[in-house]
This record gives sequence, structure tokens and C-alpha cells, in this order.
Amino acid sequence: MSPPGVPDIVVGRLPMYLRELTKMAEEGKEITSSQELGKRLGISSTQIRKDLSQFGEFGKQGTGYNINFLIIQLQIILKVEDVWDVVLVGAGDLGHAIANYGGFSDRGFHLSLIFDNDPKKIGHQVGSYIVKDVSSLVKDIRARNIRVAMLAVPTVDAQTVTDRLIEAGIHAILCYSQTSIRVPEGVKVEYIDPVLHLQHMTYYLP
Amino acid sequence: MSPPGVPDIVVGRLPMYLRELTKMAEEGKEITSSQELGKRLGISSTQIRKDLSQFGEFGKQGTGYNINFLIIQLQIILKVEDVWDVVLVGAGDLGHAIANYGGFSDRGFHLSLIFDNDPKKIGHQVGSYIVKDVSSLVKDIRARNIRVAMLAVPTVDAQTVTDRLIEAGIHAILCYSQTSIRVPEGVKVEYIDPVLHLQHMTYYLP
DNA sequence: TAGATTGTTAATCGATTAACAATC
DNA sequence: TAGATTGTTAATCGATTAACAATC
Repeated sequence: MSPPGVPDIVVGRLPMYLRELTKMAEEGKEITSSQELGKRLGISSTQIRKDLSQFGEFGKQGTGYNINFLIIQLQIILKVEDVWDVVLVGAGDLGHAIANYGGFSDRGFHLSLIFDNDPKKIGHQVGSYIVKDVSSLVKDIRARNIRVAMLAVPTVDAQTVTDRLIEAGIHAILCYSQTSIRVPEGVKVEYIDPVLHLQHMTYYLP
Repeated sequence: MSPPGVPDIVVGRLPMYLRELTKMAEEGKEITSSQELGKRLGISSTQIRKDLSQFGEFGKQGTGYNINFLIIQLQIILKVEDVWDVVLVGAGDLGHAIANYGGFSDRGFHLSLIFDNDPKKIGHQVGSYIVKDVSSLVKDIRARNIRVAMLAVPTVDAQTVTDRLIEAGIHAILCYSQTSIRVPEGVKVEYIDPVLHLQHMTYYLP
């Protein structure tokens, strides 16, 4: 289900396709074309067909794509047809925002545990979760066999916590801390830094 | 200061260079080379030299780059040598997290105003700000001549608020709402959607 | 059938890298 | 000077697009 030769840049577009198709389905549409989808995403129809063809033949000539079918196929390709348990480290403001974010569950993720190292936060409720002591992080993650983590701790703690996450068996980290973290081969990391986006845009402002 | 022909992909890397160089400066380093910087960023030294050469000659053969000088040059290129006032719309959990985020001011941005449409929030404090009524958004933004906005409102309100921001003269929007927004030519938009990153990573998980 | 759209090949375009003269 | 590193050119690599046969 994961052809090894697929360019990463193609894989990175699939979640966008999935999101837009889901929106179409919510609008009540049943069929779409590469042209229509491309227009909505600001991408060429050829690119969409080429990307999808890396994984199989999902459309019908003359007709286009069945939206619900394509959604399911993309979910399988991206491995989000089931739900991943996710752990969050950091129960500060950003942690609160993540914990209360309602948009995970229907897109393949379920926030399962929240950790912090602050005694004032441990044992208290954040969203519908009780914040756990980071000292039991390795044990708890292993016990539940969790593979995906979100990191929302102060910059200075980012690497230390990362090392613990790796020890616990985490294989994918979404890092909100504004520093790059070192991980072993085979562990995926993606970063979210709003300032990088802002600076990218100000370049173009007069 | 903005050569028109510079590829957007190059512009997008400059903020990363700037962030890493700032980190080096904080570590007390004064000189670096394209090789060292590339190693820290996981990018080839050639690419860094090529990218920088689009804007001028900032290094010295045999020596490398003066870190503080290069930081200043990049700040000028990205137009963050001064500070941009930024407006935030949405005082929910994510809005709180953004309002309390300390990382803007030394990187070219200053959160200036926060708006919401919820009477329970208007007039109350979020971080060090008083939440204002979104009904005065256009007037307030115009009065301060603000160009940059962050959007952290529910999906259903995203387009309506966007239209107001455009009306108020906003030219760059960082959109946290998980939907694409329509803007006129010349207005820049960037998106932050954590689920897109998570789904990109799960593709590679076993 | 006629019209539409896919999947795919070949051509184009653009980005990255290798190599090196210039020079600090 | 000798060693190091830049800025840049030319070569390579990869991604996007144009075009079209296949076919629903």
C-alpha cells in the first residue's frame, strides 16, 4: 500500500486532497473531476491525476472520481482509515489549545494522553484530560503502544523530552517548539513555526 | 531590496536561515560557513550559497559569513528589520495560545489587537490584551494601518472575517482555520493545519 | 454515439548539485 | 603563501505540464 518510490512531495499533497474531498462530501457532492478538485486547490488537474496514479487507478474515464471512494482510498494510503492514539507533551497555553481542538478525531487521530512536568498542572484537568506527570511518560506510552506525539514544551526542554519519546517508542513527532530536534533514523519529525510563515509573507509586502 | 525573479521556494528558506543564524549568535558564534549552516539545517552548502547569491554577496572567500551581518541582511530582505503590528481574530483556546506566545517580538512581529464576536469575551483580558468587538475591526485596523493578520476563528466564520480583513487593508493572513479562504490578487495567505502534518507522517509509519 | 475525462508518455520547465576560478 | 570558502557556471536531477490514446 506504500510504493517505495513515491516522491515525498507527492505524499505531502495527499492530505490536502483528502481534506478538500471531505469538504466536497460534506457539501453533498458525490462525483468530482481532477479539473474541479484542482481548481479548488489551486493545482493543475494533470498534477492531481499524476499524483493519484502513483497509487492506483481510482477514476473512470469520462466520469471522474467517486468522492467517497477516493476519500477511502486516500485514507488507506495515508494510513488514517483507523485512528492513531496521540500523546501531547506540554500543558501550557498551546497544549490547552491542542487539547481542546475538535478537529482531530474525524481525521485519523485521537488525543490519548497529556503530560507536563509542572506540579501545578499535574493532576489537573485540561479539556477532558487529566495532566499526567512526565516522569511516567515512557511507561505510559509503552503500555498503550502509542507511536505519534505532539510536542508543545518550552524550547529548552524540547530535546530532553524528545529523547524520552524516542525511548518510549514514538515514531512521529509534530514539533511546535521553535527549535529543530535530533531523532534517530526512521523517526519522522515535522515542525510548526508560525513566525516562519509570517516572515515568508512579509517579504512580499510593500 | 526584492529582486522580482527570486523563486518563492528560495524566499521560503530564508526564514529558516535567519532562525538558525540567530540561534548561532545566541550561542556566541560570530562566523559561520555555508557548510556549517547547511549541516545544522540538513541542507547542502551549495544551496545556501546559491540562495543567498540571489540577493547579494554577503560572505568572504576563505572565511565565510559574519553571523550578525548576515542576520541583519536577511532581516532587511524579509522586511523584518522593523516590527510589524499584527492583529489576531479569535480569542478561543488557540487565540489564547497565540496571545501568550512570547516568540513574536524579537522576530519582527508585535501582536497589537485581538478581536472576537463573543460578548462573553469582548472586554475581557487575554494575555495582556483586552478583547475588542469584531464589529469595530475595520475601523481599528485602518486607524493603525495594520497589514498582517492571524486568523483563529471557527471554520464557518473564516471567510466572513477574511472579507472584513481585506476591507480593512490587511495584505497578509496566517490562517489557522482548517479551510482555504478566498482573497484578492496581491494578498498573501499561508495556512497552518496540524492534521496535514500528522497525515503526512503516518504515511511512513509501519 | 458523442462528449468527457482518465492514466500515461514525452517534452518542458525549474531546482539542485557538482565543479571550479576567484580571492580572502 | 597555503588553505579555505565564496559566488557562479554548467551539468544533473526531478517535478510539472502538455498532449493524447484509451475508454467510460
